[in-house]
Amino acid sequence: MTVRVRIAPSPTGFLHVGTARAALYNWLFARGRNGVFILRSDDTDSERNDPKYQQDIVTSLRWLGLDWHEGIDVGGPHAPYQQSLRSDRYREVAMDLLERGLAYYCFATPEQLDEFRRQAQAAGRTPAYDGRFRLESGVAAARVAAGEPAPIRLAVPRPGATTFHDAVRGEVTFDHAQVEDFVILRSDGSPTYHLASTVDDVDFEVTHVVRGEDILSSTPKHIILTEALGARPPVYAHLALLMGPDGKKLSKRHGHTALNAYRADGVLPEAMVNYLALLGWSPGEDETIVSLEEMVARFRLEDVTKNATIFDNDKLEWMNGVYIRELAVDDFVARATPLVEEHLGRALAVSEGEQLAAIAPHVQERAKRLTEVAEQVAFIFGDVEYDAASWEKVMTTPEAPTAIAAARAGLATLEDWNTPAIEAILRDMLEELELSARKGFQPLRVAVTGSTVSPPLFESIEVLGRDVALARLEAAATRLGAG
RNA sequence: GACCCGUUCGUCCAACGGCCAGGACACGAGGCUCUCAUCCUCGAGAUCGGGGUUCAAUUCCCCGACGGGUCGCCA
Repeated sequence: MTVRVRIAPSPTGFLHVGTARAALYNWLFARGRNGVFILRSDDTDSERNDPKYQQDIVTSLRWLGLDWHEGIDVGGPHAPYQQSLRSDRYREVAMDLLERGLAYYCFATPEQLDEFRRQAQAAGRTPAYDGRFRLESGVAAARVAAGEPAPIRLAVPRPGATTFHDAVRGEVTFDHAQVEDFVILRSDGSPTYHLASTVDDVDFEVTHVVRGEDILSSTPKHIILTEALGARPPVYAHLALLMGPDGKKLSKRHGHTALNAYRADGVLPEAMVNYLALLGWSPGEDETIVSLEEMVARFRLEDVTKNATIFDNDKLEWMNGVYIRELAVDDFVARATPLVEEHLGRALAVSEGEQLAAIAPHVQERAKRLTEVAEQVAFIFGDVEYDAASWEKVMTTPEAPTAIAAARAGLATLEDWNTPAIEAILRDMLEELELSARKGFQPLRVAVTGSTVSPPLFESIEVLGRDVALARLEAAATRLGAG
């Protein structure tokens, strides 16, 4: 049987990294088994849905490099893949369940329900509504006929229990005393998540449901419903949730939760995928940098960790740096250019593009995020901005004025303006002045780049060009003289 | 409170009854070096507690503690 998996986010917010990870695991699982990956939109909450979120889900998933065989934007044999467009189907199922006596109109008042839950809680029981206020079907039918609105609840078999084998957790059992007679159709006729999601999984022939652990306790509901529909339940796999550094559920206060925020921060999709994959799963050996092909080949649900995992930004950054360094230089330039232009607030001229390409290899090995590139090369494309601390640290030394003056004089005589020549003449200068590289070069670095931290000095000087480089040395000399 | 899930270095993963419990990030020290990075070497750092089972438990079982999740006409 063909493996069919799905990811079914609700468009009520930007794609969460946890959802992205679940999507990745589903994708890897399908890929490795020649299966089908489906993107569905569980948009049954008309209050909170927003088209912009649905768009973000699609673009974020594609940015990660994931693709799907069937889904909201690509169609497929079971289209539409959007729950808001399938209301009739859910209503039909609800009515069928009603007719077969497996579900019922509920006329319990909110007060009754509250009171029941309060008492259950007080008595040390789980406050799961057990259907005790259910009306005799004739009575209920009459009230409905009279136009009284009421939700439909599923009649959970009592007593009873549901046991299933979770692919990551093993056998899990829930006594039905813990499972309420849940609402499947709201009194306004709209389906709840439980109904819509289960019906879709059945209709779309989903074989494996890989989702967050937050839905583990709802799984018996879905199994009972599935069986009521006369279908065989899929294999379930519940992924542990992502936590913040403090061990609490990952949320905004820990940093970013939206995948698009990482993208905006200059994180490479390759790095994000690698990091997310290893956050709760391991290919077996002590490998850290793993290719997509390798992941596909090795991924198994049984190897997914059962513990909640903490999202570690430091490790993500480190890994991102590794991937940045692995990029071919022209690819690196292509990816960094938009961010540089954004930082500058303007497009780069052709000659500037060449300058960027020339310095690129040197900033490539210094960047952990693509956004850092813009900061590191800014000195090339605008006026120098002296970093106050840097100036204070190296320009107030006695050797600063001499070094700058000597460098100016030396560089001015240079025939060939290239890194080896620049380095040679500056090192000669060092020898003549009897200065250490540190003492002699740091003032030049600040003069030329504005900071004590920069790409390599000689390359920076070359890329800047003779005129600009000399002008900057002169400007620094003037400023020193004035001070 | 009830139920469910979980518990190996600070963090993420290995070890799925048997070599000094391994790797990565972070951290510390050193080396390379024109700064910062990269890179290299070294170091510190963990099996939650208690009972069992076994010749042998990180690994299997039970109890406890702790952490997480769920208890809606949200998903």
